Order: sequence, then C-alpha cells, then structure tokens
Amino acid sequence: MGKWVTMKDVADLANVGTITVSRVLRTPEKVSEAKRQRVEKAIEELGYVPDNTAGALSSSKSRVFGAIVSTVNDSVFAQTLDGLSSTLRAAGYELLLTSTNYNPEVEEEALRALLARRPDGIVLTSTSHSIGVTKLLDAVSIPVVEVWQLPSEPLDIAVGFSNYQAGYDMARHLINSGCENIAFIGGGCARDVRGLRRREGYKDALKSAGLAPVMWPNEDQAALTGIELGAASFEKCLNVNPHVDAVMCVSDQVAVGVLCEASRRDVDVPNDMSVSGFGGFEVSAPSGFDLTTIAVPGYEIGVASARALLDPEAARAQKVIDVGYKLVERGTT
Amino acid sequence: MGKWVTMKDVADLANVGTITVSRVLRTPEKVSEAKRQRVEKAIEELGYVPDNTAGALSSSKSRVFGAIVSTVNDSVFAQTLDGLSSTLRAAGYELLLTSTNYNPEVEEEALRALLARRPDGIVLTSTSHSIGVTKLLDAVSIPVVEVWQLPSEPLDIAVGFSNYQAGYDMARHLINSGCENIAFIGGGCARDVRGLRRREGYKDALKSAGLAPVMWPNEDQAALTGIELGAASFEKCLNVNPHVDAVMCVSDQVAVGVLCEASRRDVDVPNDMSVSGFGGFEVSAPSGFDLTTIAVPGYEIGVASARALLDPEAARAQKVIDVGYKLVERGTT
DNA sequence: ATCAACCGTGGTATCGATACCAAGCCTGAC
DNA sequence: GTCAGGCTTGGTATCGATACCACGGTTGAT
Repeated sequence: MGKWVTMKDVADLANVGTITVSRVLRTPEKVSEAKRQRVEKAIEELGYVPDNTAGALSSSKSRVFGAIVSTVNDSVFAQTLDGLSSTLRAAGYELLLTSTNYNPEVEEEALRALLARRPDGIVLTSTSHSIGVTKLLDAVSIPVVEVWQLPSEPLDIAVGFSNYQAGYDMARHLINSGCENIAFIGGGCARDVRGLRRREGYKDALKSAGLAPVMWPNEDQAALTGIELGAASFEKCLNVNPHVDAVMCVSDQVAVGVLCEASRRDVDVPNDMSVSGFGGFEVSAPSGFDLTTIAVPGYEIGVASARALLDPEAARAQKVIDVGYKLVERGTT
Repeated sequence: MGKWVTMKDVADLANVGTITVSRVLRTPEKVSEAKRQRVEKAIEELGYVPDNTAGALSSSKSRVFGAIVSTVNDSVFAQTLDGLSSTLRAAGYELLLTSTNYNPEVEEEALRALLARRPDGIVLTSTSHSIGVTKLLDAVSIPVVEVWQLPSEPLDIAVGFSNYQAGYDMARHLINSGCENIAFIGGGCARDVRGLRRREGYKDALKSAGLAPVMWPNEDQAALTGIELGAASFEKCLNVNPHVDAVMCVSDQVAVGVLCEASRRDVDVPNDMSVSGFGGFEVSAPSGFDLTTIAVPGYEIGVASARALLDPEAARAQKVIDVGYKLVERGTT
C-alpha cells in the first residue's frame, strides 16, 4: 500500500503547524511569504495531495456536485455535462455522475447514493420525480438544479428553455412559409417529456392556424433510435397522408432519417416538402444535410447550471433561468 | 441548514450502539434479526442517509472511482461511461467524472483533483501521459485502467482492442472485394492517437498488397468535426484522385459526410465506389446509410473496465483485456 | 509611554463513520 | 458442573483535515 502523505508530514518538514499548511492551500493570503514558500516547497518535495474527504468532513463542504442524467449517450446531455464539468473544475469542484438509463425507478436509489457523498449541490435531467425523491430533496438544504426544461414549479432552480415554445415557433415558421399539411414525427414516447412538450407546441400552433395536426408514431416505439425511427415513421406517414408538404421532427436524428428516406423516394426537399429538426448538434451542422433546426445551447445550459450551483443565492432570485434557443433556417425549408 | 441525521441519532432511537448501525448497513448478516429490524425502522423513520465521506476516512475505502475522459460529447466514450456507471453503481460504487476536452495539459491537474478524493481506482481514456501524470500514478497503489486501446506497456491494466488491427482488417476486406484505389479519410489529427493507429493499419495493409496509400487530410484539421470533415475531404480527394474506388473513413461520422458528398456528385455507392466507417454506433445502424463499418463494443468496454476496477487482482493477471471488434459488412461495400 | 487592535500562528476539539479489542451471553462437550 | 469457544455487542481510538479560540508580537493612536 503506497501510503498517502498527510498534512502533518508536510507541516513537520516545513517546521510549521498543520493549520498553516491548510491555510497555504485554502487562504494563502493569510500566511506570511516566508512560511508559504517553505510549505510549498515541502508539498512539492513530498508530492503531497490533500485529502478532500477529510476536509469535507470537518468543514462540511465536499466541493463535489452530483449529477443524475437519463443517459450520457446522447449529445443532448453530453454537451451539458461538458459545460458543467469544465466550469466546475475551474472553480475547484468535481462532478459525481450517475446515469439512470431512463429508468425512473433507479432515480431514488441513485439520489440516495449521491447524497451519501454529501454533495454541495445536485443537477437533475429527469423531468418528473417520485415522492421519495422529492422527500429526500426537501430534507437537504443544498441547491438543486433541474436542466433542459422550464417547469412551472421548479424544485429549487431550473435552467433550460421552453420546449413547448420551441415546438410552437417551428410550426409557425413552417406555416408562415406556406406549408399547409404539416406532420410531426417522433415525440410519442411518454418518457420523453421534453419531446412531448415540443409536440404539444406544434399541435397548438396548427390548431390556432386552423390546420389539422398529423403525428407519428402515437404508440411507444422505444426500441427504435433516432435515425431509424425517422425513416420508418416517414414511410408510414406517407402511406397515410401522401400530400404532406412539411415534416417537423422531434430531433435532428429523426430528421436525418426522414431526409434519407425522402431521398430514396425521390421526394425533393425543400421543393416538394420541408423538413425541420431539433437540437442543433453536429448532425445538423452545415454538412450534407443543411437542416433547418432549433439550436439549443447545450453547453451553455451546463455553464449556467454550474454558475447556479456555485452561487445559489443569485440563481434563486430568478428561480427559472431561460437560456433560450435559436431557430436556424437552412436549406430544408 | 437542514441538519443531517447521523448514525448516532439512529443508534439512540433504536437503542443500540453506533457500531451496530454501521453493521446493519455493511454486514447485516452479523447482526441479530431483532436489532436489525429495530435499526432499519429507525433509519426509515429518521430518513437517515449515511455519510460516505466519513466512512471513507476511517476505512480508507471511498467506494468511488475516478474517470478522466477526453470528452463526454462523443458516443464513443459515452457508451463506455454508461457501461462503467451502471456496473459500478450496481456494486455500490460511484463515478467521479472529469473531462479534459482533449487538452493534455489539463490531465495532470484533473488527476490531482481526482486523487484528492482518494478514489479506489481510476479510468483513463487518454493515450499518452505526461511524466507528472505517470509519477502521480506510480505513487498510488490503486488500480488504473486505460481504455479503448491496447498499449504494449500498460500503466497497470488496459481494456480495449487493437485499433491498428481494425484498420488493417478493414483495408484487407476492401482489397479482397476487389478495390485497388483505396483512400483513407480522417485520422490526420495528431491528438487522435487511436485514429492514427487505424490509419497505420490501413497503410500497412495496402503496402503489403502492393497498393499505394492515399490519405486526407494530412494536416491537422481539428476545427472540422466528423461529417463536415468527411464531405470536405472527399471533395479534395476526388480532385486529386478521380479514380478512387474505395474510401475508408476514420469514423462513421466521417463516412456519413463522404456518403452525402458522393450522393450530391452522383457517385454510385457501392457500384462506383465502396465506403467504410468505424464505430458502429447509431449513425451506421440499419438506417438510411447501411454503412459497412467496424463495430466496437463501447458499452462492453465500460463493463469490463468496471469489473477490472472491482477485482484488480484478476484483471492484473491479464494486464491487457482485448474485447475485440466486429467487421460488419453492409450495403456500402 | 501605554494600551487597544490586529496579524500571523499554533493547540485542541471536532466532523461521522469504521477498526480494533474486550466483554457478555449462550451453547455444547467433557 | 465447569469450561472452552463462538456469537453478538459496545466502548474507545482513529482516519486527515478544518473551526474555533487563544496567544505573542507588532503597529498606531492617545
């Protein structure tokens, strides 16, 4: 067992008290120049790495934040995690990550495990919370940030944007550009609450314009992932409704699937039909697809969440932090 | 401040010693049925959540593993993280995540921050390590797992597959199917060591078949991401070498870019030209692209790494754990 | 010249859990 | 009937750092 060097070892070598070593690390300005250099030299010499678990115990500040995500394997949350992680590390904090794989039953267990590490704050990507979860969170006094949506009643702080409004805006955009037979593909999965909200925005926009909404799939098709879902659903959609002149997709991935299927069927986009996506990540960037989409600032959500965690008082003044989105019009509409 | 319930509170309510509470949580079989139920009831009643930081201090087992990844925002590592996280959580461990954003200078700092949490083990996705990093890792006695490659001299344990062999195999596959003018796109970025290895495999396969390798880009094009890089590079490639009959891509994303550009130029895949990718994630799945690719078991790498961390002795017996890959032939070759 | 205020410094208690050791109880064997 | 040995149980020390308080020495004001 390679024994860890302790603060006392450093203190002895530098001929100071342990507390002085602690101060050199946390509040160097309160230590005289001479001793500080002695201590720093001793730290270097011994290769001392402080033990934050011990520090957490005595100061009741762990300098760790916890995150519970549905999945890491989705550029959607991945960008946010990158933003979170980078911002937090710059401030001297670490990120404890747990993924639930979209299984809501795991959430409470995961939260319990997270709380056992006494984090200074928590980030949640999940949308609805069991009463066990709510109870646990109520009992603690640390900041809780919900991301990627704007609940009307946030648990504590929310950072995101309105999925409903995004769906509404895109539908309006299609309507304004002359489309009259607009289908919506994806968003039929009950667990994807955010996708559902976008679909509702779409529905309301069509209704208020006097148009009939057409949606695929209505049943839960969790087995299919983005691109495949898009291709398969578009095919079905065409069978039922051959005169569709616009397809609004729940995600960029789905939109890519639609575009592929369209090109295979010689449907000319955008002349015969418009297609829109959602996300604004790589797949929709100025590439072969040139997809009109809603660009969501995933990384920014991470950064804003980190700021909220680091300064919860300021964030709580707002409660709900809207980072917005951007409708990016490109070649498919 | 919502005060945390401590083990002593539980012990007092259940009328036992604190140590008995500890045993109920860690080794319940050593506690009599009656007391165990009393303690469990008290835990439930008080909503007690144990403090693992305190436990880590006294047992010098943190039940946390650290991971340093280049980026979360890449399905490549994301699947591995999912596998890691799931397997570790099932065993009662947590994952401390740090991303370096492909900046090798951050690695040492990140590692230092990670070690300050006294993890029970570490996972690295980075390929080469500075001497500072090596020194830090030498000083500790915890398992260190390097993933997604098979270094000849692993620091401790390695879990992955041979990128060189994967490149070689795919090139052989193209040669065997009759291609004679095979270009390689991507993998020119010096920081992407794994891509470079695949490209070397390609080069050697061509050489040993008496064919001339053709590669784009040779300069560092970090600014372009996958799809765009594929589209742009393919264009240049065609200008220089219009008779190319196969394009081997460093990743599926790049391959998608190539396919898009090909379809725009009315190049018929696979009749005029074959295209292959690497990765085997969503984008290459049975979708519109039907891409021939090398499928890498990203999730499996995570699971195997977790096992190695949990039982380092068994893993060290192997040192290098090869999870392999699969050449998936589909419609583009 | 005297005293208050302040700065740098160290000693000691403390955070919440677990390791270690010792004690009490019960069972079974002689 | 007595004693050994196994089982459960609790007391106390401990992990490594920080909070709190107290001390000596210096500075500035009166």
